[in-house]
Amino acid sequence: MAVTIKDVARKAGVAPSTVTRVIHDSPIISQKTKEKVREVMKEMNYYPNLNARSLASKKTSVIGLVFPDATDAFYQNPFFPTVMRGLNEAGAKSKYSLLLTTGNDLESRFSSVQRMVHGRQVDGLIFLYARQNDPILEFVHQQHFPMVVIGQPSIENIPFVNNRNQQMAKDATNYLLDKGAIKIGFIGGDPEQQFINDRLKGFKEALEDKHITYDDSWVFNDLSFLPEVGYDLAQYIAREQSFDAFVVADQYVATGFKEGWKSVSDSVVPVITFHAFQSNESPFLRMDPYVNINAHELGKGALDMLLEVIEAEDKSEEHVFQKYVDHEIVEL
Amino acid sequence: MAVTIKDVARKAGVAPSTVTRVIHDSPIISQKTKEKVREVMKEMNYYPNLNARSLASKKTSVIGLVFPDATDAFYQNPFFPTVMRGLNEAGAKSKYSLLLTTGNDLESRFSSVQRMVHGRQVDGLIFLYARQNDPILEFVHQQHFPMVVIGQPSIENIPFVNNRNQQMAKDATNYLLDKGAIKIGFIGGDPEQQFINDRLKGFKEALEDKHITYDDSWVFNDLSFLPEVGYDLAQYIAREQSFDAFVVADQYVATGFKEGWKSVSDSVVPVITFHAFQSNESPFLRMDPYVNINAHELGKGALDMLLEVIEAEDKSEEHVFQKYVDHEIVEL
DNA sequence: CTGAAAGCGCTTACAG
DNA sequence: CTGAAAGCGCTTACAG
Repeated sequence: MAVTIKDVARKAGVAPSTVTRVIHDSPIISQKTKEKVREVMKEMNYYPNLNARSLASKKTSVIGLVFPDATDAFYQNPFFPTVMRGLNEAGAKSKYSLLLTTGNDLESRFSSVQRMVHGRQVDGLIFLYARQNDPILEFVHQQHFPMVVIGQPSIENIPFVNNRNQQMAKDATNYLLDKGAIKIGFIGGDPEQQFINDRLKGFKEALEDKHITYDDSWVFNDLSFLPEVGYDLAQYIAREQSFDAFVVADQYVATGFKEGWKSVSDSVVPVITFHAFQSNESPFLRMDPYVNINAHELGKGALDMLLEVIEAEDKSEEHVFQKYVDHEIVEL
Repeated sequence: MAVTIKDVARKAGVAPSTVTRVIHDSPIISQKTKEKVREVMKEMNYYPNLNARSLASKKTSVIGLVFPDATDAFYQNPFFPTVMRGLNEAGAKSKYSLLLTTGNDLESRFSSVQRMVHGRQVDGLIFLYARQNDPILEFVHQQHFPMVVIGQPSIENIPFVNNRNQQMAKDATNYLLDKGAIKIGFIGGDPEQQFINDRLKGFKEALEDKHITYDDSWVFNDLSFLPEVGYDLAQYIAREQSFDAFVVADQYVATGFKEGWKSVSDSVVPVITFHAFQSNESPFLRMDPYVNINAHELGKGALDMLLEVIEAEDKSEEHVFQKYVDHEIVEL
């Protein structure tokens, strides 16, 4: 049915192996042969069968993306689409396709990843999250399968791309301190997520550097990443306590937090949070300064790094792969 | 290196073809043989090579997802993650993987789709958007490649899953009319997108049914799907004109619209919009009623339909595939 | 610079 | 109910 490499070879009067070499632009083929073969390929509307190629070459040009257990909470978070865009862009540039893990619970996600790895469906994997005791991460690592984690992996020597979360939160807290705030609240999230702990550390460090005495009542942690959680929490805090300002560890929570605050208080409370992207397109978020985490770079950097990991593996080279993406405080 | 079907066959004392049949749970194999072979597979930690399977069977168990030209505008819109979740869920259930088109401009998206189709990388495609004069859609259609569009395709006889956009907007407008509103504004979007036109039609129909005379100044169309556009527009309208209420055709625009309105006016203006999901998790959106478009069902329905399309093609059956997903007005 | 041959790891008629 | 053989469409040493 479809035109194969043999058909092209016959019509061009060369061997199939020559056609392959032309497709891959091998330097050992003469210019003349290349032109002839290319002409025939165009004429016959030839396209290589990628399954055959993958089988023979043991390379797929596909990267698998591992998502967290996800309800809408993850997908709705602006972090997700922005990282995706970075991955997408880098993938297009390097001619790699992206395959998604399916399933929302651990079990189906795990079997989805196993299919990819054992079935040789992908050349490597990118984890879009980092959490403690992740059986999927452990499995892939133990298989010595190429991977990169976006975030801080809980196992050593796993390649990763991350922000400097501790420094970032420290900078954010110092920003508020410099503005004169003293009693600053920290609105955290799921402490299973490493970045929450890192940001909390940076928050505390900033206070300690300034010799400000704080206690646990300044920290609101162990909550899920949902706007309504921020909303309810803000209402509670606004009614019961007094703070000068807040560091909110998650952007999605912050949207709810600000709304909740407004709903019960006339005073505007300074909030600083961490944004997945330069949000000049969201004017109603413009009111507060924020830390730009450059999520787009996280995605792009992860894919580019994975390609290096794969290449290094082919050459059996040992490397340490890790990269930190810069952040910046944006005032509007 | 990896265990193959031959290794299993040898150890189990059967032919490779028998192993294949056991893997696919063929009814013609004896229970005894099945048990024996399965035992050996487990023992040897055997997993099928999916590339080899795809090459031999001409089936990939992979579905390709075609995204629109995308900046953050699409990805940030809540419609996107909610549809994804529906696709993801249906994919997990039917053991299909999802492959993404990469690239943000037409050219790279097109070549990405061509790779999928010609390279036999996927069994079918799902378009996550519907727009006029889409060269990618035309290409896939002309190749007679299985596909489903989420939205209203501009070409006839292409399978699709959609909302009843016209009826939906009519219901929304009637809702406002029933509340006593008379002068109602319509905030649209990109008229290249079919659903915007359909919603505009429904809006007009509702007014006409009630014999309300309106003119073009009630309709704000031809704008991009961004909150800041809604924001600026709301500020402009709130200052210059008087409306009783608004139908906002896009949820993402609506978030900006409401904020913009608040920023210059003390009066709360009734707004009804169309939500991708039951947004009980977003309390600050709770203030207004909305139409739930069931985007999760759109995704799930599209994938399920595509599987039927593929099956029908295998049997060379002719079918009309189209499905409308229900909507409902939600008051909080 | 080019070709013939073997092989990648499955599946699918066909035969018994 | 099971097996032997051919084939899916590429790539990769090897030989010349």
